[in-house]
Amino acid sequence: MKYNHSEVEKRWQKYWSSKNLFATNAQPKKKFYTLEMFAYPSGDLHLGHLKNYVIGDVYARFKRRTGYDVLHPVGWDAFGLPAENRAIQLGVHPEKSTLDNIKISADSFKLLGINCDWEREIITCLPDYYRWTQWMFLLLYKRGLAYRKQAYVNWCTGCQTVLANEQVTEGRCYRCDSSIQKRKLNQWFFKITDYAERLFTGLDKLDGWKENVKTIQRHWIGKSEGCDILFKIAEKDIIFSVFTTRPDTLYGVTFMSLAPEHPFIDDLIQDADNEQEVRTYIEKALARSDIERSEKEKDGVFLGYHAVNPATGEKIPLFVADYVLLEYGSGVVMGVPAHDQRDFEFAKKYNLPIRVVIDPPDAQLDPDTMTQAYVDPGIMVNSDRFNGMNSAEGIAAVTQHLAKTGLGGPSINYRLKDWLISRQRYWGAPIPIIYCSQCGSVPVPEKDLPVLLPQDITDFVPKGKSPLAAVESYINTTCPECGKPAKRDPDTMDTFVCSSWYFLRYPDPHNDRIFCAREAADTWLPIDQYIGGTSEHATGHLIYFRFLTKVLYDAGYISVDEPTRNLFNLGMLMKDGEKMSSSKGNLVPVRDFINKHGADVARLTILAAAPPERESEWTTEGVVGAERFMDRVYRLISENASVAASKVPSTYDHKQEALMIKIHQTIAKVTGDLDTFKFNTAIAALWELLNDLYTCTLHDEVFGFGIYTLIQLLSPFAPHLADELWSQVGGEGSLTNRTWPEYSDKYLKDKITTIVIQINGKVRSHLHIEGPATQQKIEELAYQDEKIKRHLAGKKTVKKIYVPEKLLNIVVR
RNA sequence: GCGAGGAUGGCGGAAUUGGCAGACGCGCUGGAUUUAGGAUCCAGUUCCUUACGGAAUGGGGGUUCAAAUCCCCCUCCUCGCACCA
Repeated sequence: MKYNHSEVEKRWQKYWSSKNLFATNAQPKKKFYTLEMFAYPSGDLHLGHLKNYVIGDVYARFKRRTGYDVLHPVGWDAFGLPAENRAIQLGVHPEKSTLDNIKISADSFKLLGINCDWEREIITCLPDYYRWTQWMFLLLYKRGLAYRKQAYVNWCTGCQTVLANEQVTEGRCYRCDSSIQKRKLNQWFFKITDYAERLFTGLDKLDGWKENVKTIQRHWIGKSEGCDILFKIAEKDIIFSVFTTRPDTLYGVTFMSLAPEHPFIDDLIQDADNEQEVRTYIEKALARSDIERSEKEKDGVFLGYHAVNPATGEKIPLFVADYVLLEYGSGVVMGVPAHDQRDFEFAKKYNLPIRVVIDPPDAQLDPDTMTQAYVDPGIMVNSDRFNGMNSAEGIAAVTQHLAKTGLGGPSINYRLKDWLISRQRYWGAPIPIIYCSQCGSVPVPEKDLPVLLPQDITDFVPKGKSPLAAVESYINTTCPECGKPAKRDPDTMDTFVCSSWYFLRYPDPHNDRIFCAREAADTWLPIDQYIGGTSEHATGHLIYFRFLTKVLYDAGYISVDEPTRNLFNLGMLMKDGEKMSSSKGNLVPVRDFINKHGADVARLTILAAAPPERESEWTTEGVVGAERFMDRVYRLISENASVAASKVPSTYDHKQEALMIKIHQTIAKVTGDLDTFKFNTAIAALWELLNDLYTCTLHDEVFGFGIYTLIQLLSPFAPHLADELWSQVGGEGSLTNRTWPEYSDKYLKDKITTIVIQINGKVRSHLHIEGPATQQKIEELAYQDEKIKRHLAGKKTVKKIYVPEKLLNIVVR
């Protein structure tokens, strides 16, 4: 009898949905909220997209069967550039193409047998969802965490929109790889920097996150402890604050550099002799992309002014230099050529003095012969009263001295920047702000939410301005405060805003009074297990959703200040050595594959290939293995359906003891592996049990119990096959909500213990012992062993190491 | 440059606290069954060696009775950050 996967899988999927088996219990006794990272509706999905959800499905099914009331929802991150670009390509409205795609994508989920509570499905591009995204914006606005400012921002030349810092990698757009330019624009930001410290220290609590993800986040937040120092301009009444981590080098400062974007420059150069030269330099710097700027030789232009070194009273020249970043510290750098490599190069180029103020512990530096900066800590010299201190002491002492004299003091800086959320695109949640010539920026009142995206628009093509700006009926409105004509903000929000709070909607997805009722939030939060790829999200989504959670916690809407303690990282699914993607043409379409081989085969192939956290390769060899496993299980069980027995046999033939033990060991192994996401070794254990059942000739109750157990253990991995076999052996309904099998400790230990006999650490023989044995007894047996005798001939025993029930090592000379 | 992770048979990958390296699968070899098989079942399969035995977890050193596992140095691969003052 051949297993007919399409008939069986369709039948069970229909059964599951007709019985509503994956519905969430709204009053859980023992809640478990498990969630895979938000899905992007790309239409006909390929298996690379779905690895995430297969892993999550296995885990959710296991949790269901081990006594939890599981919340396992699904939804769609439906706004955003890819969806909009596709719509433009097809010449249809993005809402239509997105909703069509969601249908197709959801079908792929269902075809794979993924268990989700579809009642709680959310779609971010629909008004009943983005209304709350806008509400989040207003909440942040009210709390002073959303603000608009004129700033130099990342502009993607391809997408024709601005991007957040997190969306730029190596100076390029994370989506289209176009190079990024700086543009000075008036844009909305979320003040995530207010939370930098809490986002940083909060990582320590996340013990269920892998250390490497936390390290990436720490690095991204970039907490840096140092000192602010005030420098006065000699010729003008202007004071700069400068951040440094090395106040111990203060006496070595011989010049200062300002970022080209620095707002003070305009004032300084007005009517200066070299105004034109400076302006040209700044223009050139702004025109360069970030990478170009970072790769070119360090240069700058003297501004014609001097600063005063607060330590020495010395006048030092002031430059504008494009290696200085406006966004870090105060956009001004004190140049210490002797002890900073960049400053060294700069000083060499412009013949600025190099003053050694830190000597290595065991040597003296000579500024005339130095070929590079000495950047390590050392002993302070040429530093007046601080001479002789080491760097650590010096840093503290100088900082303290500056604080005492009012010239500076301790300071902490973060690399993290505020989150730029405006996008000059149509397909996003509109920013709920109205500009009135009388009242200024006015938030849309909550009662007027959602601000709906206009439907009567035909031209979505980005042109550097939001397409919404051209929609008169949308952009023109009245001021909520004074009632006079006013204009809406034409931009939409970054889709990362939608996905930074979606997990808060699932506990109460249909509520139209609040994003989530307090009671539902308290019932389900936090996420007990979050699952997803992390390399692409470690510095984006995974920081944003922590930020939003903390804001909502502070505002009193939820009781948790971290979204999840447990994050499981996934490795990507590859094919032919590359990431599965349509552009590479190496994908396995879900529908085609399932038609041919079935959902369970697809699942098993993914699961058995490698541990889920590791990158894994999809191969036809893997498919062959999965398929053979399915067929073998099906054949064995359908041919022996009548002997399956659910009870642990109380008496049985002595010959069957080994099988009895194997069955219990398999339950223990698979249960433990499911708990720790080691699905590949769990499947290996099922293979072992299957092989033992095949070679077992006596089809008694133990064998029957083995068959029963195999079906049970199979159910999270291959749920269709398991339910089908369950009904064949006379089981009722689906295994979905049945209690998970238990093992007994007394059957976990093998009857016969193998003891390794080593001589000088090399394995020379084995003893097979039944029952307990003393060291003395083992030694006795070992010395009688022929092989051991041979190796011991003419040698003297020096030492014996015995590890109970494992090994005896005889050291000889 | 800095940070993180990784390297185990022909291949994917297994190996609690250091204690039989190579579970399980793929492939391959042999056998059984079959009109036939790219189906199925059974057995074998790290390498060298006729055997005894020896070698082996990227390379080199060390600790230990014993190292894939711990320590030091090096090579290569993947990922993240990259003028952060």
